[in-house]
Amino acid sequence: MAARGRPRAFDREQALTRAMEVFWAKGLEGASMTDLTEAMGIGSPSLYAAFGSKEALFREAVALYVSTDGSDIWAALTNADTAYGAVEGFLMETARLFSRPDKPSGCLVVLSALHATDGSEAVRAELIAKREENTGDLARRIAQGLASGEIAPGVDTGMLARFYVTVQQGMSIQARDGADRATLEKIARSALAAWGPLTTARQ
Amino acid sequence: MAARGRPRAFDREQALTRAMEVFWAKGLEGASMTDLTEAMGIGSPSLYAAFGSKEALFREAVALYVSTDGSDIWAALTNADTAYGAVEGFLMETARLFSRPDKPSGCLVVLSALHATDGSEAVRAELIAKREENTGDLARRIAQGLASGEIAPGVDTGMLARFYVTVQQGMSIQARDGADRATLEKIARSALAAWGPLTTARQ
DNA sequence: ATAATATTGTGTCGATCGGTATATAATTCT
DNA sequence: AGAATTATATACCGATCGACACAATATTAT
Repeated sequence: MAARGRPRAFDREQALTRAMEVFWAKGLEGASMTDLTEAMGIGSPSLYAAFGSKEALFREAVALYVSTDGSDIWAALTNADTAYGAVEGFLMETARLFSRPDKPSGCLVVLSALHATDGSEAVRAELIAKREENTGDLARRIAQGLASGEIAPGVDTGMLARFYVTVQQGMSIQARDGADRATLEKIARSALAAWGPLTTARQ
Repeated sequence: MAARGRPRAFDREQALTRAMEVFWAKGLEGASMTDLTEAMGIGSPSLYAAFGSKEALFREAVALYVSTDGSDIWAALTNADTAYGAVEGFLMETARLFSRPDKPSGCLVVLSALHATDGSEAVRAELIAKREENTGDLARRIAQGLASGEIAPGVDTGMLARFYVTVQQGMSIQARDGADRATLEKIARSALAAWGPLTTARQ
């Protein structure tokens, strides 16, 4: 059963991808409707008919980012054999993805709605929740390392996860400032140097 | 010789401080003229007469921040006896200043102009340069530790500085997300745990 | 064919953006 | 006292903001 009425003249998924890149590069408030419609190649009525509003479009853009680029970063948590390997893979994948020349640098979830302004409070809260969710995922993976004996008893796995997430968030800033992949990888290696001291004895 | 003409009815320094706090909390583009004039308690003609433009006001706000709050953070570099002490003081002061309940959380220099948009490109470049300048200051202090024998030969002091600056920039995000002083201090301690491995052997 | 449904392009809405013109008020210089 | 100078308050500028009305167009259902 095909859709009734005049068919959509643009590819919704492709237009959403373009919108995601605009939000990624300019942020939620920095991306104007003109920026979006020009990048998506459609008129504003088509945007509103297909996505509802600028804020709803942003939510879909975030969901797309999380399920694609974001997914690559956090996939390392399930692919590695050890907790250390999970953190290492997570940071190395971050270094790679934050410095691709064909995409905006840094992380959309971290950079696109940092400030508390008038109408964007709900969206900002959702992004904060997403960041906390990621921290929780990393903490659970690290806790497995504590259960398996890889990490010494008494180590605060939640704080350990928060530390590495903090480094990754700093890497978003560094990437925005122009840091290349090699530099980001060196930052990641520096953070990984703390793994031994942080996991062998109670802090 | 007193100033001719009608005297200014507001305290310029005090108004600038209010403007700094608005930019700090909302960012350069997120802070509207209405936000600024209301916080400063003046009309827009007074603002333009005293500061020239919104962008010029922002530059003065950044300069004020750097010479006050920012100065407290980087003073640790000259106050400490060792390179380690300098980094420790720098991060601990960061944890304290990023979490004061009476001020916006995180760092104005890091958070207030992250995205590359239309007219703010010049200001953004200046903030990036300021961040690099800070990284250079830290690198020079760490290099003294290498010269004094505190740090093993062959260690890349520039990368070491960049790593700790990255952690501090991540702490700006964490502070914005609601992390309290104790949490920020634990993050700082985690980063300091890497000092031994990073300074005792060539990386 | 005709009705019903849905998208598109054009034009524009009220609100807000950063920034000023103008007139009045308050001070110093002569 | 009067002229010159500077700041303030009110009102408003054109441009842009996110969002939408409307009519024309293109499709499916009957």
